Amino acid sequence: MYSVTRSNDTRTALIETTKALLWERGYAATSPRAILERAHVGQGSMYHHFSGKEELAVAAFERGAAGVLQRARDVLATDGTPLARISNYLMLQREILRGCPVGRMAGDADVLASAELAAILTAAFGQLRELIVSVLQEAVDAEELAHDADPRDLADTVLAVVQGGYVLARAAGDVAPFERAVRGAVSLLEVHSADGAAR
Amino acid sequence: MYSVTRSNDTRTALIETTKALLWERGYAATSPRAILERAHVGQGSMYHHFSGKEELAVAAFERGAAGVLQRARDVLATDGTPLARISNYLMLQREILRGCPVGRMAGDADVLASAELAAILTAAFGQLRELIVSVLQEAVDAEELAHDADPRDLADTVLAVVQGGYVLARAAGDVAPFERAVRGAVSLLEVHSADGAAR
DNA sequence: GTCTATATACTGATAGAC
DNA sequence: GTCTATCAGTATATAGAC
Repeated sequence: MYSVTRSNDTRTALIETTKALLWERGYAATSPRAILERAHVGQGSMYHHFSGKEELAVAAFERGAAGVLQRARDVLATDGTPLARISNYLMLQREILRGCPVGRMAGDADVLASAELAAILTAAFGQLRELIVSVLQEAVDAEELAHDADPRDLADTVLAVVQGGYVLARAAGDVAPFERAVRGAVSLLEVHSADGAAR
Repeated sequence: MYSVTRSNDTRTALIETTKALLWERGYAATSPRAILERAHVGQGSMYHHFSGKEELAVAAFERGAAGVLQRARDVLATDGTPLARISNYLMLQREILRGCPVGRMAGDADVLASAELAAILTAAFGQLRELIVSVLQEAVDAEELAHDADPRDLADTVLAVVQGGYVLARAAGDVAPFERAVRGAVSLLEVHSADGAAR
């Protein structure tokens, strides 16, 4: 049983190291060699635990996406009015200049070319969307948003502001564009809110 | 003079081919070999006209960014109310699943590591931002937006919705998320607009 | 289960003939 | 100005010892 324990440690080290490198460099630009060197593991171990780079990346990306989703669930499930929870999600503390561990994968052609990696990516945003749609629907039901507001449209607007904010911040080498984009979105939702009550 | 003419043709072919590959694959994943094969040019020609991959990419990215900016200027300078022009920009016909030729570069670590490529990227979004801030300021002056709306914040919100829309669409393998995000943003600006007049 | 050695193809760049 | 030949280095994967 010692071998099993040791195996799990090596396996976990490979996955965690790959998760970090996927975030830093993306999939195509992350080489098995870079993973092995950072994890202090020999070549053979990786090919013992995984069939190759893709299978390892799948395991790592699954963990990364699960972490992002958990963080979103936590902030969207706290107390406060529905719209306040959306604002909290938008203003969530993020490592902006590092980019989104999930969203960054959408720019990598090799990710979209891998059925498994693309499926994780699609599913992650699908679940994020569902969470946000649900909170926005609550906002409409509570008359925090106008009755004709479309929660499905607005959910993608919210997600896009965050994902686009990352892009603008990295392009500028500065978090300011992200912060402005989010502040602008929150102000639009708040006006919408004030208006919603009036109608 | 024949040699000069021929040189310009080869040079242009290299730049245009690189521009296409940067859009398709990004910078890191575009190899000199791929450029040369698609442009039907030998190895030596590239190193005659350019010092290497980076210098060629700079020339190609400059052209690509100029094209995107020109397109934005065209739609933002048409007639119509300021807010209508912003809506037109948001709803502009785009090759959504291909991604934004400018924005996609922000996800490429090698682009940010190149001083020249990063400068083009930063400048392109800086100029887009100026264009949009200016139209949003017109909207405030014309009382199409509330007097306390911040054109600088909202400009980044608009840019982020577009850039994030690309990310969501590629992640879903479907243009629908882009279209929902834009529709949501337009609806928020319109409500803001209706409200602006009332205040 | 882990390691080192090796294989094959590709990367970005240079050399030098024409 | 353009070409082919070549280089040292890396990417992904396999072989086989321990």
